[in-house]
Amino acid sequence: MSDLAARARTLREALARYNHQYYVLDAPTVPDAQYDALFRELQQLEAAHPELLTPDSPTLRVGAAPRDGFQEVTHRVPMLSLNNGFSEADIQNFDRRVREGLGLTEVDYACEPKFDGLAVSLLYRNGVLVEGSTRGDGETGEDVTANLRTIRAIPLRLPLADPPPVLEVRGEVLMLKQDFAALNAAQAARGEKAFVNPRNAAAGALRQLDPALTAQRPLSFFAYGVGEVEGLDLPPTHALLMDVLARLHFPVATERAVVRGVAGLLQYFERIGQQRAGLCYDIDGVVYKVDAFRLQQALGFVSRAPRFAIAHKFPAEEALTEIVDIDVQVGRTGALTPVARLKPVFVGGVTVTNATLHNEDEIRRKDIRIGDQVWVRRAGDVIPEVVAVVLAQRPDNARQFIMPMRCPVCGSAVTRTADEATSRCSGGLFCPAQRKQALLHFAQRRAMDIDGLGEKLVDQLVDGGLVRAAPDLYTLALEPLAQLPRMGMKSAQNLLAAIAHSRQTTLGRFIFALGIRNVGEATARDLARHFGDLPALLAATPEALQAVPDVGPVVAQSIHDFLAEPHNRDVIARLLEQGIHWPEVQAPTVQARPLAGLTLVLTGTLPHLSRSEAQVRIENAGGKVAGSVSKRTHYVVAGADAGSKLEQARTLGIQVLDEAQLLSLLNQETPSP
DNA sequence: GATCCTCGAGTTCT
DNA sequence: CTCGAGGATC
Repeated sequence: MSDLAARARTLREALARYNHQYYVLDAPTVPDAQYDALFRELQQLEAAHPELLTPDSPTLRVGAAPRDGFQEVTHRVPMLSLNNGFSEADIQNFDRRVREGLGLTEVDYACEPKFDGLAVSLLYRNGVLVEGSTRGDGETGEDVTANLRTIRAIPLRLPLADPPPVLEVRGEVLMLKQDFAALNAAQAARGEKAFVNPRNAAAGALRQLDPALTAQRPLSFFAYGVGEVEGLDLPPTHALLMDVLARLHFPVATERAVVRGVAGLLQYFERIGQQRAGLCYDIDGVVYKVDAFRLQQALGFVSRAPRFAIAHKFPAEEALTEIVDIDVQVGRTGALTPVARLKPVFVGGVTVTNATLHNEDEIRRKDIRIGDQVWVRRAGDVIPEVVAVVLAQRPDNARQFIMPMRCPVCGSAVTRTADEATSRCSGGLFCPAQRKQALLHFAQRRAMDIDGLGEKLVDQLVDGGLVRAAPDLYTLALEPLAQLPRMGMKSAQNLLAAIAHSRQTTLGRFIFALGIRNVGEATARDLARHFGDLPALLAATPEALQAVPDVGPVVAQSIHDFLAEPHNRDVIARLLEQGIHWPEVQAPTVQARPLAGLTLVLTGTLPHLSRSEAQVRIENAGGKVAGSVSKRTHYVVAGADAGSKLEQARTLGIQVLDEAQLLSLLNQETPSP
């Protein structure tokens, strides 16, 4: 190694050390000026000798070159969400389910504050931070590595002589209250707009395309767990894992604790609630996790959330405001939804002006009238909700809401069946509102994924008579499009490119995009998998449809009715004429589906297949992958370090397979008994 | 017939 | 995110 390389390395190590002392331990050991001098020396060295620049260099913290957009990142271990509890009863139920699931009388829980920030994943390969991503939908997020590198509290290199090949650390990016206040003061001094709350400020900073801008925002990070790990023995409990992360120089919440039983949980909640206002960051509750990883594994998951953890949320903030009016919105299926127009009110970190009232019955039940003073909160801290009316303050001229007899958009009759709470516009696709919603549904990301075709544009296209139904999108010409208001040549070209791009799709997305009542993303995929191609679906009788998993009489009838409608047939035919296509789905013959009707449970780490690969293969073979072992499980597939699921399989006398046996099962020609 | 779980649909704001 | 309904299971 040359002298220069050695010097660069010394500088990097010293800066990393000072950084950790300053930003994580809050105990600087050198004056700022000295830090700055070392930093500049390293910057100059790297500028003169670019080959000395490493991915863990602190100079990257001031921001790399701006980018065009963010790459997608697939999380190899999904980033799950937590179930929420609001009441003592919720927490008691949680504890009861945990105890029953484990067969224990008392359980130890690791508790920590629930940060109100953004979940991110940090991937360290051989001890160096190589990739950082947002949580996204839990399966895939965005690559924000350059932005995360600017956060001083995040180590760029693990302080280990012999780092593990892979360590994925998960945690929350947030802005400390004091930093937020200072940032807003600075914004105000410059005459710029203030941020609404620390969470939004942090979210905005993380999504900057120019990392140099992110670097100017004072972001912090706290770790709360790990994802993928290779070559590192994890301690047996969550609390000990947090200690390990702290030793690796990650900031972790100091308010964490291990408590016993539900009484301990409730005491902890009480204590943190009292400390809340004095904490240096915003929190929206606390998180409880079963402390022992062995027990966590035994409990497993229900759909997208772990059974071994719960978020105990503080009650949502409520605010008083006035119902100025009640409007009616028309949805894709013609559902008429009353929406309260509110006098703008700041609640739960944002200004709320609208709140859904769901349906007539709901309005009657809460006795909401136009002109009333009402309490408003953000349900689950997101969607505004009218909680209650202040009857004592009802003005004399308060008006009751009456569901219109005719659709406010198209004038068709409004109907309501006895068994449904919703009123519907009977206009069908004659109603512009329904046509617009159908188009938005068609274009949405999980359907045909036409980028840029949003509400405003759909309004213009439909109102301007350019588009009546989805097939018209594919015959749009550039000139008339470019003449729309607020639409230039460039945007028009982009839109046409996005539309053209959507021609290549999958059968499942296409079926979902059609907008058949009661057929969402999952059912559309099931239909695609079951029938394999479109003609088979078009020809299916209601009985044949019910053979598809999760399709019963109601859904089957919806599909049949939709496909029997000549207009819908015409739309499908025209879309195909416009060149919409998809790769052929594997023929769903009995031979190709050796696991049809079987339920398997995966446990432990398989030698070659990842868990998700194994799942995809099993599902492609017609099998189901369940989260926990029951007497309905046909096989348990066990790999290395298999946990209690394996034990349970043995107790219940369920056949256990290894990876090789699974593969031979997948390859066999006929269904297994 | 009761209960659990999953999916669909509608919704807000930035 | 939440609600409600449809489907599956016990």
